[in-house]
Amino acid sequence: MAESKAEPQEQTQKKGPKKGDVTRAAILASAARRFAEMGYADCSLRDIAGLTGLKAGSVYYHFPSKEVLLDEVLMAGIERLTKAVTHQIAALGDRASATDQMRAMIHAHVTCFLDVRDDANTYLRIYDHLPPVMKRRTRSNRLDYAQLWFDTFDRGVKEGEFSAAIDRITFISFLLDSMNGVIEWFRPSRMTIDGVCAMIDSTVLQGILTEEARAASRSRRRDPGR
Amino acid sequence: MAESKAEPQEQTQKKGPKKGDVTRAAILASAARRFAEMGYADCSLRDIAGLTGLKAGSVYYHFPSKEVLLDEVLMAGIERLTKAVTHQIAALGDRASATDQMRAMIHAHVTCFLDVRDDANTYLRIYDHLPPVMKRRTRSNRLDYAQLWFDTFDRGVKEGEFSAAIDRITFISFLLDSMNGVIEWFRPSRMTIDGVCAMIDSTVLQGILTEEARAASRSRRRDPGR
DNA sequence: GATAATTTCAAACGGTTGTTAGATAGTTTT
DNA sequence: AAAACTATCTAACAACCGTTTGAAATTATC
Repeated sequence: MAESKAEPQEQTQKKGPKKGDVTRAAILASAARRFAEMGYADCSLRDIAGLTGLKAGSVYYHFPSKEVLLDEVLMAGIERLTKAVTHQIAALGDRASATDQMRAMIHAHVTCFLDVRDDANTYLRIYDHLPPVMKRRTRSNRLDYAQLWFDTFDRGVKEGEFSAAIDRITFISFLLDSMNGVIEWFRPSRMTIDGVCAMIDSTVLQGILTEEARAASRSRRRDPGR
Repeated sequence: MAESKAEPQEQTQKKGPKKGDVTRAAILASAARRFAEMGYADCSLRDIAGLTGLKAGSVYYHFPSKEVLLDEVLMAGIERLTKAVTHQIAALGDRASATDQMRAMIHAHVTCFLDVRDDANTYLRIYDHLPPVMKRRTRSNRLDYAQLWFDTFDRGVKEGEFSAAIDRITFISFLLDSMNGVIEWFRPSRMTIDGVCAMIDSTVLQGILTEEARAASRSRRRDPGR
């Protein structure tokens, strides 16, 4: 209504419908926000539609059901997360130690989460509270993401940086869930994103280091620049 | 129906109604279970009543609303948790180090949580996903509980066991939320409660130790028995 | 500017929700 | 056995839910 549907702009290709997709995206954004704010069950399609400037029925022109709406939001969230973390891994390069790599991954995960939490990161905020049926469709993406963490952890153990005494499944489950939980208690007025990352680094990460790795980390701190 | 309403038994005192309270407690138990399993919004009063062997309307003889039902369940959960942890603190005595105390608290919290999770520990499982209005009534109990953790943490810092570089609010928020999250990913088939506690100990707790405390902990491990 | 396609709306549907009211059964007290 | 109280049931209420339908409005195409 008060929306400016501006420039005709570039059209991707072919004959596909071009301009209703803006609305589609807007609905998705509204849904993501409401899902994150109140949970899947607690928000109505009328509310999501209203937030987009539409009436409830109109949503069904773009999406066949509320459940599909959730699916797309979930997918977008996990994909964004995966992309952020893999990008961070790639940026570090192969030379990086497992410790540095995991530190970077933690930073990427938490930042990606808190940075845009009004937006599309509903994924893990509500994931655990969904009926099992709805989890199934994103399950493989979720496992793929977890695999990134297992890989780094395993490498750290193999290279003697991480303690082999720690059960990998327990630890990674704990770490991932803990980071997802940040969104519940993070208060911008009382802390910074970097502060939270630093805290997780210096607790969880320090905790899994072997004595040797810790000593090395200590001396490196004393003598920076490799 | 198939219920055995046995012995008249002892009656507490005075004239108060004596036997309908059994039903009341049963409803509470059913509610706690369903709330934990499916969340507050996703389970109906008809379902809770049915699980108790009643029809929906009958619940209103014992409770004025679904919201009050939630309140009582929440209260029971946080009280049980508080009791478990304070009991553990008292059992250790004043002589215990802050590190040992916090280790015991972690153990108490996680155990209390996982031990009876079919039962009354809905509290933190669903707490964060409730509309703010419903959180308000248990807020003070929640803060009281958190205070226990702040106290131990502060003492650890003062006595030089915990690193002063760690922000107390960030850390305690993280720790509590992480422990609550355990209930989401804990799989009895793949891990034990003690295993989870040990993992949290050896990661998070080790992570906040000062170098000196860590060295002391190391030598004690080498030479147990004080 | 007429035609066709795309997008939105208003209205309703059947189902479920929390809740209420009144009748009914069960138990205790007299 | 009558009366009073406790506890449950049946049946309905209004509100809201996700969803469907068919007609309008908008936009693009010719």
